[in-house]
Amino acid sequence: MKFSKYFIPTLINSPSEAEIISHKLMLRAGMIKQSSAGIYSWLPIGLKVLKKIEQIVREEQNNAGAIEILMPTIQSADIWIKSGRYKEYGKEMLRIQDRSGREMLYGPTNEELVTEIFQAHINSYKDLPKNLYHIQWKFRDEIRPRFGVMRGREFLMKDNYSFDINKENAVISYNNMFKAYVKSFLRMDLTPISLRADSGQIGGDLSHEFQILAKTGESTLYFDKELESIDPQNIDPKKLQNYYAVVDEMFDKKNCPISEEKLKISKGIEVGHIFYFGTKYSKPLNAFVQNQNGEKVEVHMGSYGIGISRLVGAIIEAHHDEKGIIWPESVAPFKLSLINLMPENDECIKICNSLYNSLKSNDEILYDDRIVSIGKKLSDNELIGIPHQIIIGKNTLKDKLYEIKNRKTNKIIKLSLEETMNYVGKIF
RNA sequence: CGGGGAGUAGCGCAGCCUGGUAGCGCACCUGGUUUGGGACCAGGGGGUCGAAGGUUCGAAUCCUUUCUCCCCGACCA
Repeated sequence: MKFSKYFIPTLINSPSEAEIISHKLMLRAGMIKQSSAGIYSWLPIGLKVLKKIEQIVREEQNNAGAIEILMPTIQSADIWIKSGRYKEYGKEMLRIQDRSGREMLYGPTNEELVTEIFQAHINSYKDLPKNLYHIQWKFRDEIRPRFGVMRGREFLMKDNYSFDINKENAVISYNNMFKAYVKSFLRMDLTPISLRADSGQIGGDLSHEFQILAKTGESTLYFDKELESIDPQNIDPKKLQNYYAVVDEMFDKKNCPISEEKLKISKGIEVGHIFYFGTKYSKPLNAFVQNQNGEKVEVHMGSYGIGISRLVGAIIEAHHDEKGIIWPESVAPFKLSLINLMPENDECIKICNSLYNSLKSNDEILYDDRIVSIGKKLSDNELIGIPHQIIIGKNTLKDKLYEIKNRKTNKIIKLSLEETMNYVGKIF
């Protein structure tokens, strides 16, 4: 993609609406535009990152055997009245009426809808277990939206719902998702810490929340150091669940079960939450199956959420420096940027064009061909945070070597054309 | 919802106290000079001063109402 033809409206000053670092950087890097409190438009590179996160989550859901569907954003109030949550949910739920005065709502979550789908089509224990997920926009009319996309009112969430014949099997589904969650976050270069949690409004008796470590996180976590070094090849949910990990309100120095050397204190941001809640929704919404004896039994359910749009902010909180964002490769809007420092020099143009033409087919390269000052160009690229940069300028004209800079380490290496192509091949 | 703050050009801000018809930096446009760290010179365009009402000869400025946004708290992916 040629920068000059694209749309990345970077800013020097961050708008006064932003307070925290990820919000400021997202505005400055031209990723989002606020529409109203807690509601955002996603501009091109913001959208690209959002889609990449979504895709990682999707792949790990599919790997874990979950099946993708898509439920609507607008729901009828009926099923919420049935489940009893229409009253319970309060002002957080955005309630609307259609033209004939029917009560509708913008879905804050989907337990009722998915249960309805399930009960309409699944009747036998032979069809279990089932695990359905979707990635859809939700709306919760938060008392106070804040922190940019980290706590928006409209937000993109992956939520899924497991259905099992009994509690024992439901716990297997639960642990299976637990594992998928850890894997998903590790793929985004995040350090997930799983904590036993309250199940809150969703209800139920088994629940974990997933926080990722970030210096600027909202909550303070106390946990066993070993949680920081999970081997992605070898994730054992039960083992991970046994490590000590609590939020600060729960921490009690006297009764802490692990030694001080093992204990680590760090800030975290919640990005996922999983629940087992048994028959809480299957009962009122008639989600039964017949078991082997021909008896009707209520299915045992779990639900699992990941805040996709929140993760965009959370990843920035975990990966940035004073110059801007440092994207992990797996979610970067582009993996490589080709920076022409002399965009009006024929020879430089020739070198860049030839490199760009041989690489542009994969959509992971941003070619900064803009005619702007060198300082502006370099600082914009740092702000946007693309992990690898090839910098072409007068040095290249002199020695025919290509400078490759790593955004994270700031290290620059000089390579021949052949070595450069080799290097780039490995990135893609 | 309780407490605090802010709305003046695309962004960041000054002007308001003490009323006289709007200014600065960046960005933008034109021309020129520059070219390895957010360039320089010259010229230029852009504002219902959040909205409504009131006071006044005259309101960005004073008064009233209202809308929006931000921060702290309870809530949450």
